Amino acid sequence: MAEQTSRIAADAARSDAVSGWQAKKSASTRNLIIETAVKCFVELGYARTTTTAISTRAGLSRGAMLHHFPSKIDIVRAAVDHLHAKRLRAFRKSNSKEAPGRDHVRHAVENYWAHVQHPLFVAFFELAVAARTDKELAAILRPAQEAFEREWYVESKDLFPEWRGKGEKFDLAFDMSRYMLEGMAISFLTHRQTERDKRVVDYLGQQLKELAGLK
Amino acid sequence: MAEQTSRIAADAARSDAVSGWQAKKSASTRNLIIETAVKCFVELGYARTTTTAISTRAGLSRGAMLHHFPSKIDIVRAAVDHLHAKRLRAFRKSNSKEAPGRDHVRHAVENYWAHVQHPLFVAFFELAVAARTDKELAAILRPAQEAFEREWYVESKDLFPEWRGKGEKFDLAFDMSRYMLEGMAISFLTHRQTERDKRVVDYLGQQLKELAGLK
DNA sequence: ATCCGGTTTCAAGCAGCTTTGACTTTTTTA
DNA sequence: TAAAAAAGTCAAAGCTGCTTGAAACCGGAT
Repeated sequence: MAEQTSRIAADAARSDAVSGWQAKKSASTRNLIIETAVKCFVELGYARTTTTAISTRAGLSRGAMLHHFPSKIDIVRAAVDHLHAKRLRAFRKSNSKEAPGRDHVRHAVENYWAHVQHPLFVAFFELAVAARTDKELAAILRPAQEAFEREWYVESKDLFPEWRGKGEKFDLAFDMSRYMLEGMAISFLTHRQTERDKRVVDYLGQQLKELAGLK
Repeated sequence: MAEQTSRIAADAARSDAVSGWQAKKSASTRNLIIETAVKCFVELGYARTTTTAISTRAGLSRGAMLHHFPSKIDIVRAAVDHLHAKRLRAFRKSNSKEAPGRDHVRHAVENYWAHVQHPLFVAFFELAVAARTDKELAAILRPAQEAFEREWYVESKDLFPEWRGKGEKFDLAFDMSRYMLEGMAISFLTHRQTERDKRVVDYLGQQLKELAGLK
């Protein structure tokens, strides 16, 4: 964990402190590799994401890529950090765009519904599934995953003053929404979406409103 | 020990049709291979399930196994059929055990909740995720998946006379339950279950009751 | 300003390993 | 003895990580 944060800091320093030389290009290439890796997770799945596939799609030779990331696991580590940061940023951005007069709850549901259909979520999901049977990956992914969920939960709570003081009800609403939307999204990864499914999202919104009203 | 139980299951299957000692033994070995493959999907994930892993765990040589299934894809095909049949059988069995006086809806929720936590579901889930980025697997899995869902939906509908005549409400209840329970189960594959999560299942039960009452 | 030593970026190839599918040989059964 | 089942052997292909080598680039000295 401490190792993770220091790595994030190092990356940030590398891309921010453009002082002087061509570290700019290096940072840019690193970024290209990481984003290509994420794309591969989405398009090929975790298992089929080989170093060869990444380097080819990034337009680099394998040797060049392995100069920036000595081994495959280093790419995965970087990709996990990248995903974590990007998901969190997307979550905060969507919250900041909140219109004052609009329905808080509905807005949050639609946001998360949009998020779980986004490639960012698909990539994270691929990693999560692979991590179930891959201890090394799990050791990398779990901290990031837990950090995201912790921050997501805390910030969501702050976002809804109307739920304050009824922690248990909030937890219920939070968990229910999460599981339902995730379940739907995952189902749609293999499956086609139908007219019926839209009613489920609507119904979830109604239920949440009702829960908010309950003392 | 695991080998013993699979042999028992194989013995049950071999009583079907075939005559002749060799054919029986062959069928038994086929069954052993299929069930071992399913176990591998659960324990190793689809990607790491190699023919070597299956044959080793089944206690056979690779050559012997490839005598029964000429190639890997043949094993996968057989495993998918096996899973499909077994899931459907489990679903019907749990329904037949229904106590006449008890709460239908509650019972169904608990049944599906138990199902999605069962290795059978994990195996199918592994395949479904892999199929997203594996066309060949998808071509095998999709028909079985769709058949299961169709039969599951139809039989569930028959199971609840009290919902008859309000198809839309039934669909809503069905979809909501499904996505929520699946979402939770999938979440728990990586995640630990907490006290909070139990309340979600309870709440789902309540909501369904309320939906049943609505005209 | 120009050239040099050292560093960084990128390319290519090699050795080792795993997996797969085909082939050959041995054992078992009818 | 002939057919089926099981075991063992083999080459090809793919992936990983390492090493070698070239090209671009920096700082500094002449």
